Amino acid sequence: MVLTRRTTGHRPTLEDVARRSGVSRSTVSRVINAEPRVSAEVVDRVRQVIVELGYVPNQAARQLVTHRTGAVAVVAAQPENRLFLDPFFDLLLRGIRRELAGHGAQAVLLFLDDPDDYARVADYLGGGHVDGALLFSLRPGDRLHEMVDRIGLPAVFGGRPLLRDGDPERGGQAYVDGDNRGGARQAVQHLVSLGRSRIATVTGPYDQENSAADRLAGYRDVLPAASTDLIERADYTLRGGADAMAALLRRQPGLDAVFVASDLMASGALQTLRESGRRVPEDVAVVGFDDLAEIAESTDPPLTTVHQDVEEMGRLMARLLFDITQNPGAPTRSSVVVPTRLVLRESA
Amino acid sequence: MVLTRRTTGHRPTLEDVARRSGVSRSTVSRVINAEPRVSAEVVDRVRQVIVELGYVPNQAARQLVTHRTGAVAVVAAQPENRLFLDPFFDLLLRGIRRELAGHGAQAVLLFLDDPDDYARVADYLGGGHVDGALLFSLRPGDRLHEMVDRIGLPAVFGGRPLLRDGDPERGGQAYVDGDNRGGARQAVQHLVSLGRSRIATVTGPYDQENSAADRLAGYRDVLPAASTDLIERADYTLRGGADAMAALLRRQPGLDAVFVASDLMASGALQTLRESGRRVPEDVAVVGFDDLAEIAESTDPPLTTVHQDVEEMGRLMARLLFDITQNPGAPTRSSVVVPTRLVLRESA
DNA sequence: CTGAAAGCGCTAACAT
DNA sequence: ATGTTAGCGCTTTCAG
Repeated sequence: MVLTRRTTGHRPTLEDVARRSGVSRSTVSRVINAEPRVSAEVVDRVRQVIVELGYVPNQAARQLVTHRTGAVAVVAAQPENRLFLDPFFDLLLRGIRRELAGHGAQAVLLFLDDPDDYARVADYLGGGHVDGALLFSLRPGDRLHEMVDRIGLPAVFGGRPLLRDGDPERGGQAYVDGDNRGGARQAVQHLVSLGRSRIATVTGPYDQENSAADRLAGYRDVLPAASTDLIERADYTLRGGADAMAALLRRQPGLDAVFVASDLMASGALQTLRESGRRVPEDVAVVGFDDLAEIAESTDPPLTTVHQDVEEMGRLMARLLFDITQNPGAPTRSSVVVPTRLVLRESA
Repeated sequence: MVLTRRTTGHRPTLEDVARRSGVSRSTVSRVINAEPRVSAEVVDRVRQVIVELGYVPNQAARQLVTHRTGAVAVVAAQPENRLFLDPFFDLLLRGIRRELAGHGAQAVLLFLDDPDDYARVADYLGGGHVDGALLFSLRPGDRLHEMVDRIGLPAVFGGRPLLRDGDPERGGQAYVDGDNRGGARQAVQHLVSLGRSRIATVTGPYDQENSAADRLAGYRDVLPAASTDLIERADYTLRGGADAMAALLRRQPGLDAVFVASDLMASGALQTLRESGRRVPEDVAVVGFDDLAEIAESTDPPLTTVHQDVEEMGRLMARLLFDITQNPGAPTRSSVVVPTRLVLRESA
């Protein structure tokens, strides 16, 4: 067996390239970094030697002096094993990767799973492996916030951080979020405009997630006098949506519309409504939230829902991060809220 | 607004810690690296100063001399946007992360999406950001193989690389794979032992993926004389499985068993069988492959299928990588094949 | 058990 | 347009 280990001996350095091309290290460095004032002739010669030697710049050495890495961390606190199977996250990530790639930066994903992971990730983030971080913390008061704060790494959060009593105000922390409250308002207003009068809502875990809290707030904006009988909390799962719908029906058999705070839950709610013999939208109009194609287009009937441009949110996070790293002094334009729009299908 | 920028001024260095503790840089370095011969007293003092100053070692500087980063890349060529939603990959990744974490290494994920990504990822991998890489290339003859070969980075592949005509033999490339062929054999033998005589198979895209080719080979091992009428190729999707089953039924209405090369496809096949009025397993016995809990446990009837310990495969990949990095000279124990076992439920 | 000195591979003024 | 000179922040002999 032929061993074609390239690792043999020592990897060529700038010095080697310089010697072999008959120029100085600085010149080679200039060629590598595509600096303008180098004669075309020299550029060619050096380039050729680089190929001959299979030279690859040592990033550690470069980082040490430039303080730049060309990499951006995307950190996801991943409770249980969810999230990774989440189409929302998939889309968001695509947006992030695309925008980052446009800037020539490499996205590197880190997951926070076990409690022990926090220390290692903190070391990684603090160790200068990346120029900044895009963070998703799903738990309120997650250590993640405190962590990047302490490390002093430029960072942008996905989703407005949910503060709990006693948490310090995170003055400077930038985030990108969808317009959950405005979107919920659109949804409920649409139901009102349809002439519905007994409009219920299935909410997400509003004590745990801002998105859920904001969507409920949007409902209340439009229906400040709604009875608590019309509000049922669930957990953003299919099953939860189905059960919540059943509970609402029990309490308020006469309801004629429901705003369900996620498509997945709406899909469950639709099932319950069908089983209860109600027609959608004739008897009960249903509006969801998220507009995940996989779900909203294939429910029966197809779901009217609030659309968020998730890929764009990803891009924005990346863009915001670059803004921050590029002028570190400037007053942090910290929050970006991405508008939503109602997509009409057949459920309302 | 109070700006609590930690980034102010310069980050403390080893030098700063040394001065403030009244010892030399070397000593501080020893404390940080937990080297034995340092007096307990000094250790305490230095540790305290480290905390006071909020000192974090600069990894670039460290890497420059040690040639180690403590990070391992997990690279996934992600055709379309699949894979990210794949429970198989999710499990594999968990195994990888756990094993890596056990060695104190940080897993960083990189995705290959656009064609442009290859160059950037190659730079990243070659730039010394990581100590090694675990790679998943889903396309035959993917550039990924050639890439790591050239870079000379320790690497382990997930899944046996599929060589195409003209591809060079990848002598030294390590990989971890499930025992696709053996698993398929178990599945088909089980059907035979049930007394079934007209056993068909729905295969994966065997010209594109080794797993599919191997599973078909396993079927042929047991039934070398099977008519090609009993073999129908599909694409590992639900729809594909359903359609393939329909085609088989058309050609061989009397078949009494089918080995379907993935659970997802089997789920589709089950649907087709039901629609055709056949009972499972009475009329047609069905065996799947993968044993993905989400699918296999919730089909009707629950699926008898070939189980792979996917998380373990992930761990093995990581372990194999450490073997390689730890003695770079040794003859590469390059392949590990993880055994499978048949899980009996109700479909066969 | 601790310190002094050298150097990892690169970039960035500063000269020329 | 190119070369010279200093470091970047750390580890690692080698002395003591």
